[in-house]
Amino acid sequence: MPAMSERDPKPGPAPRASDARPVSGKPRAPRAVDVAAAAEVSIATVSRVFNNPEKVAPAIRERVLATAKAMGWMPHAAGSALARRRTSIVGAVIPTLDNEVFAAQVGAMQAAFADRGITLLLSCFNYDQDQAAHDVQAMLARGVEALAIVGEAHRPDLFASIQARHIPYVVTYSHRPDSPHPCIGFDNRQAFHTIARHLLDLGHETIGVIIQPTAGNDRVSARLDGVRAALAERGLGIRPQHLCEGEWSIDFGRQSVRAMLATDPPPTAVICGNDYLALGALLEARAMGLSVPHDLSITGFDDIAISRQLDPPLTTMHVDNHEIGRRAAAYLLACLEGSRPAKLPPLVPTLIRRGTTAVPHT
Amino acid sequence: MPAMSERDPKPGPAPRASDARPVSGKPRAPRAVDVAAAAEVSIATVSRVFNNPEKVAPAIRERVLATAKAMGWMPHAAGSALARRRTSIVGAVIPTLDNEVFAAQVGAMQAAFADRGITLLLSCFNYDQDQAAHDVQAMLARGVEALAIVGEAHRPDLFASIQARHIPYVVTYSHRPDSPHPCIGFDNRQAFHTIARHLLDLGHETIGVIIQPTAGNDRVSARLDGVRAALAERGLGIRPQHLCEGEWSIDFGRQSVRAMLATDPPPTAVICGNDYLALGALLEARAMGLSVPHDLSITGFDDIAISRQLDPPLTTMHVDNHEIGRRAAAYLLACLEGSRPAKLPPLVPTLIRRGTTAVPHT
DNA sequence: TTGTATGCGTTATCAG
DNA sequence: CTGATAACGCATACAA
Repeated sequence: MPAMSERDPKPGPAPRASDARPVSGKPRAPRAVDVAAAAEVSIATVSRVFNNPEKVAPAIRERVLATAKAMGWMPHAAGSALARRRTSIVGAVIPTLDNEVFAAQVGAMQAAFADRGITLLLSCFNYDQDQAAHDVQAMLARGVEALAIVGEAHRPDLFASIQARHIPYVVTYSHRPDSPHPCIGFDNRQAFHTIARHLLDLGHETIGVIIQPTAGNDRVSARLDGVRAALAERGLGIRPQHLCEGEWSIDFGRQSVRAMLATDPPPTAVICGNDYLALGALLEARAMGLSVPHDLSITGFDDIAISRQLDPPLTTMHVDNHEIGRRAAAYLLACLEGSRPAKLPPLVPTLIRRGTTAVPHT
Repeated sequence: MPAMSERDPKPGPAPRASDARPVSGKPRAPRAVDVAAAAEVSIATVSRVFNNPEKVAPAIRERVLATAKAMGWMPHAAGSALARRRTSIVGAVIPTLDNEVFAAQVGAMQAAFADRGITLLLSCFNYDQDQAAHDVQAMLARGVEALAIVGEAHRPDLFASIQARHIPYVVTYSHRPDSPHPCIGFDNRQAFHTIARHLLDLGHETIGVIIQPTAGNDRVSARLDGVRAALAERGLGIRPQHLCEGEWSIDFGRQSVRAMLATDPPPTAVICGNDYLALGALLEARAMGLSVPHDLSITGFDDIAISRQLDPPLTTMHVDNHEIGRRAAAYLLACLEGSRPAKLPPLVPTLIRRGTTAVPHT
C-alpha cells in the first residue's frame, strides 16, 4: 500500500519554468500560479477574478488584473475546458467556402457566436460524405458543444455519433417537413415548384433544367423533384435531352444551354439550379444571338450580388443566407442555455421576377 | 503538514459515471479509463494504441481498438492538449468571408491543415482593428500554435502579443519588400503600378480611380500609391474629382463612374480596386450609352469568376487566392516542424488584358 | 473574502 | 511490452 507522501524527489519530469532554469529553452507562457505569486494571492483568487469578479475585493481584483495584464496572462483554454467541462466551441460543417451561400452562413454564425464568447470551428467536406463523417468525428473529439451541418444527406453514423454525445445540432439549407432533424432552411422542393409554376403560368411547356449533381445532395434532389412535380401537375415532364446535371459553374451553364438549344424542339425556358449556372446560360444564349427572355426564359436561384445587375437582370429566388446563419446560431445558443426551442419555421425564399422570364415566343 | 494520504472519502465532487449512478444525469462521454477497463488493459496502453501503435502488441492493439470503437471513444482534445502541450490548432484572421478572395484562402488553408490533423480556428474582424486585436487574444488563449493574418495594418500590440508567445505567424495578401513580418502575397503597389502603366502605354492621360476605403487597410493604400507613382512618372496625377473611395460594391462602382463622367474633362480610363467595382463601372457606363472600351477603358483586380464572362470581358489582374492559402499553410506547417523556411518569394499577379481596355478615343 | 485541496482526461516517464 | 503515476493549467467545493 502506498504509505508515505513526503516531498521527497519523486521521479517527476523536467523542472518547471518557475524552478531554477539555467539558460536554455524558450520562455514558457505564464500560468495562473505565476500571476498568483506575483500578485501575492492564491491561485483561486486569480481564477475568481476572471470568472466571478464580484466575489473578490475590489482592491485585490485590480491588483490581480494589473499583474495579469502586465504578464500577458489569460486563462488557458485547454485547462479551463477540462476543469469547467465546457469548451465553448461549436462546429460548422459545410461543403465549401467557395460558394458565397455557405460563406455567408458561416460568417453570420461566427459573428453571432463571437458575441457570446464562443469560438467557431470550421470544416469543409467538399461534398464528400466520408469527409463529412470524418470531420464530425474530429470535432466531437475536440469537444464541440454544438454542431451546424449543411444538408441532411449524410452517412447515418454521422448523425448517430452526434446523438450519442447528446450534443445539440442543426441541419441548415434544408427544411423537409418530415425531417427527423432540427432544420433551418427552406423547402427546396417547394421553392423549385414555385419557379416551375412561374414558368408554366407564363405559358411555357418545354422546359429544360440545368442543375448541380444530385448524388449525395438532398437539397439538389429536392429541387429537381419540385420541378418534376410542378410539370407533372400540367401533364408535362422533363425530356432527357433537356436535363443537364453537372458541377455548378458558369461554364457548365454555357455548355448545357448550347446543347439544349441544339435539340428539336428546343426548350423555351431553362430552370437553373443556381445563379452561376443561370448566368452561364444567359451569356451563352446571348452569344448565340438569342434574345432573352424573348427567345428563351431563364431562372436562377440564390440571388447573388451580380444577378440584379445583369442585362437583363436575372429572375431568381432570393434566400437570406446570413439569416440562416443567425438563426442556426440562435437555435444552438438556446439549446446550450438549456431551453429547447420548439419550432423552427422554414424560411421562405421569395421569387424575384426580373428580366429573364416572359411569355414564350411561339 | 499534510501527513496522510489514505483513500478515505475526501470532500471530492459528485460521483463519477463509472461509480454507482442511480438514475439521474445524462450519460457521460466515455474516457480512456473506461476503455481500459473494458479492454482489460491499463490506461497507458490505451493511450499508446492511439499515439504509438507500434509499441503495443498486435493482439492487444486490436482488442483496444475494437473496444474503443464499440464505446465510441476518442482521445479528448482538451486533456490531450494539456498533457501533450500541443493543441494542434492554428488560427486564421481575415476581414470577412463575404469576399471570395478571403474565403478561397481560408478554404485552401483548411484543406492543407486538415491533412495534417490540424484544426483551423476562424475569425472575421470586419475591417476593424480593435476587433482583430481582440480576436487574436482569444485565439492565443485557445492555444493556437500558429496564426495567419490578412494584412499588416494592425494594432502594434496585436503583433506584439503574438511575438511574446513565440508563435509562428504569417501575414497574407501583402508583400512589401521591407515588411518586418513574414508575408505571403503580392506587392499591391507594384501590381497597381503595372495596371496604370498598361493604361498609360495605351495613351490614356486622364485616369480615374475607384477604390476601397484606404483607412486602416495597407493593401488598398499601397494600390493607390502604385497608381500615383506610375502617373507621376509621366508627369500626371489623379484629379480629386476622379478619385472615389468607398465600400467595394457593384453599386459604388456604378455611382462613382456616373459621377466621374459628369466632370469636365471626364476620364478616358478608370482603374478599379477590385472586380466588383469594375463590374459596376462597366454596367453603368454601358447603361449611360457609352461603348467600352471605345469611350472608356476599365480595369479591375482579382479576376473573379464572372469577369471573363462579361461583355466585353474585363481586363483585370489575376491572383491565385487558393495558392496564397496553400503557401501560408505550408509555411506555418514548416515552422511548426522546426524548420525555419528562409524566403517567401512574392506571388506575381498577372495582368489579363481582355476587352475593357483600349487606346483612348480622342 | 480568501486559501487549500482535488479533479478534469490525457500523455509521458520510468520501473518492472 | 505493459503498468503505475506524476504532470498539464485551471475551476470550484469547502474550510478558514
